[in-house]
Amino acid sequence: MSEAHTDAHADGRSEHNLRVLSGCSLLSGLPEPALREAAAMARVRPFRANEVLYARGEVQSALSVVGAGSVRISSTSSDGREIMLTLFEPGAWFGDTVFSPGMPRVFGATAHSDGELVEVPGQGYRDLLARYPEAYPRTLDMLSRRLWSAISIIEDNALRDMPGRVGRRLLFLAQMHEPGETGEGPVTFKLTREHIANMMGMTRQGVHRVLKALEREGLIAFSYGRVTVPDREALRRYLEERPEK
Amino acid sequence: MSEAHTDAHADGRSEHNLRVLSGCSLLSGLPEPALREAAAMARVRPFRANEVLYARGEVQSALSVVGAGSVRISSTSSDGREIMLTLFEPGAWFGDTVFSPGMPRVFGATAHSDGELVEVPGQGYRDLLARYPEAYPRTLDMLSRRLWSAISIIEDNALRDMPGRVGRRLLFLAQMHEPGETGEGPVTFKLTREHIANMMGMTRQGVHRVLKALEREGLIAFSYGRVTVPDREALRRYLEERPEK
DNA sequence: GCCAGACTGTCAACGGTTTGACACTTAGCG
DNA sequence: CGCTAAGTGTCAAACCGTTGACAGTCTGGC
Repeated sequence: MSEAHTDAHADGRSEHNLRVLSGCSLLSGLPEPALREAAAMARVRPFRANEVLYARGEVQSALSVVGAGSVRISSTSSDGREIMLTLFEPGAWFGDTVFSPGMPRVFGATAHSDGELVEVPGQGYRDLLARYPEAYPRTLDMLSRRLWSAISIIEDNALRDMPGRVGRRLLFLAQMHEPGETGEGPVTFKLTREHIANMMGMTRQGVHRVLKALEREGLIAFSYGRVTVPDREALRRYLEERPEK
Repeated sequence: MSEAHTDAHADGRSEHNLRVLSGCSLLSGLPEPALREAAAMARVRPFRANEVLYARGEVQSALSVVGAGSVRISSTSSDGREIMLTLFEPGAWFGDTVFSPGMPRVFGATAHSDGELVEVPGQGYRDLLARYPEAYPRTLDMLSRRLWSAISIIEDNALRDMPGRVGRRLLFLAQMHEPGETGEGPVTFKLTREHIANMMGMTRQGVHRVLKALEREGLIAFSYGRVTVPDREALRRYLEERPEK
């Protein structure tokens, strides 16, 4: 049923791609027919947890949309430490270089769980945009918002202490997790202390102490390999009130 | 000669705008006639050092290009501390919200010296792009590169110690300073220890110690209100060799 | 249902950064 | 030309996060 390598199933595959692609905020500015074209040229790439999807330095470009599972975007330092930048869930898009053709990939992508990518070839995507220029404004908007997010993390690093930074980053991930939702309801991340440590530039032990402190305030809960934000709004309010470093 | 408020001088003013705008990497993708249109609708806004150009929260949008002088982009924390994000020199562009119309400004802009801005109205700029869609790819490329820069700063924060972060940030500013150049020759920034401290989330005293250490290695020089990188390549090489935290 | 490996909690010692305080230097303005 | 405000160098004490080490816990796969 899911093994679609024969032409007979091409339509079903394309239908599946279309579903995934239209759930992606970057592409939802494209009109129906353009989305269909994108779906037709897209390829599904299933992955297993911890599989390396892209390595820094590759030159070939593609726009990747997470169809299922989650993906870590990371960068490996010269001494081998993997530093995690963010975690992408279904509907998120990545592929730094689709907009800067020829540039080698700056970040790596690793499967955080089993799942699949739907990938639109870079050149194909760029051609599509050129033929449907009405999609450009939304594309610029999305890129611009992502830039704003990144800068806001830099800001946090500069003016918040560790609990503040960790809290804000969790909040940020929660926001990406369900961008459409109003922000109600608990969110759980499958992140180990070490993942968080690598994301924040801290140590496993440091993260433990910080999480413990936030737990004491009733703002988060955590267990083996998991961190939960029960009430995003409460966490947001708490962090608002302690911006000092 | 420079007082151009009469219609007789409108051409000269437009000519001046054109010169500034065509020196801006974001706009250089636009064809000649489009640039002329942009120049015609642009307004010159002279500023004095420390004047507030834009405050966080304003909704009106414009694309600002630095024509002369320099501009600090910053964000003020709720307890009043101004945290500096970056420093823009002539040719640089900013105005977070041109690509996300209706969104209030996320960052503030303050004059770092005397100078002037050339400002293209947001709606006018967006209309122009729509009429010259061939400029979109370069626009996306520029935004994408700026996003990459921001992420690379986040990366530095996570895996470098204070000397590493400060060095890298200076290098980054130097790169923006003369993006066209090969990177040869010394660069001097008019930044106080306190500016740098606010940029890095450190204290004035901490910055002093770090600068002193870098100076001992012969990588930078500094005096009253100034920091100089005599040899960017040497600094880059040095930082490459000590990525550890 | 069990076991290996991944993940975790905790501790003391260490080190780098901030805090707070004070005297000194510089640039720029009248 | 001098005065003032802004910027600077320096120090000790307190603080906070890291380092390094070890024992305990959880989980997924056979």
